[in-house]
Amino acid sequence: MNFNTTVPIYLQIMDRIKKDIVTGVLARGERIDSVRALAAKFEVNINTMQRACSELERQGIIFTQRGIGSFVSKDENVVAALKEEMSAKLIEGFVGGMEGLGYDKSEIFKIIRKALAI
Amino acid sequence: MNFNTTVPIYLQIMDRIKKDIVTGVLARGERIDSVRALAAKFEVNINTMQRACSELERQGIIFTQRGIGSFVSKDENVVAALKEEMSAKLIEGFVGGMEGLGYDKSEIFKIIRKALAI
DNA sequence: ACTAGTGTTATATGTATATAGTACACTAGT
DNA sequence: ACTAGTGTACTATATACATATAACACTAGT
Repeated sequence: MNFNTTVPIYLQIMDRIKKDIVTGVLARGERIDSVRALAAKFEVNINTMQRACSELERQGIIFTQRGIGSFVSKDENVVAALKEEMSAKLIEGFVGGMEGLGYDKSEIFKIIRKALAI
Repeated sequence: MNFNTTVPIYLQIMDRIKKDIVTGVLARGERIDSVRALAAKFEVNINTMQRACSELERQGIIFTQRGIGSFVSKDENVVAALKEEMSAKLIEGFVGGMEGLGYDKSEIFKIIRKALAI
């Protein structure tokens, strides 16, 4: 995985795992790879991976059982809320950013329509 | 100015100044506030502000004259390219992010239309 | 009991960022 | 010449992040 140098790696990994949960790559209640395996997969130190996991647990997105492993939350509301929250953040960042550049809503609409080729 | 804790302050200040240039708040060739004044305005250390400025100069967006001050580039192509680059980055981040959440182009279109209330 | 595989914690090191404080180099106005 | 206001550079300190390395705590299977 390619990491952006300006944002902490553990946050980028969290984002990636959240996406996998939202898109169903990781199903509700499913066991995720061990911290050590994930650290190897993302080519990252165990401590960094551990930080990403404990932060995901703190946010209620995964839960862990010592000696056993970590699992995606079984709560479907958590997954739905996660998707909603992440898309809302993307929309706000995009619209707010474009407005900050001086585009009004109708211009933004035209630009995004062109970009999507619809 | 409120700073995001996850991204370096000097980058956020650079972004703010770029936006001011793109939107014409800072005109081509116009003199910008001194490093010390900007540091006070953004409530940031002089060294941090200096870093933002020297980086902006490195990118050709402003130029400085020792003992006199810093000025927005006079090149209109620079400003136009800056706007293009910044909006392209926003679009790519938004569309890429939404696709990463599992939305296809037509869904993204519907969502953004609703968000823009058009 | 033992072992392998889990999560978890701790110490030490290096780098990037932000700060405080000081000093230097240059320019314009007096 | 002097002074005030520019940009610029340096040292030192503190914090966050990422790494290497080691150890501890718990669980399941043998």
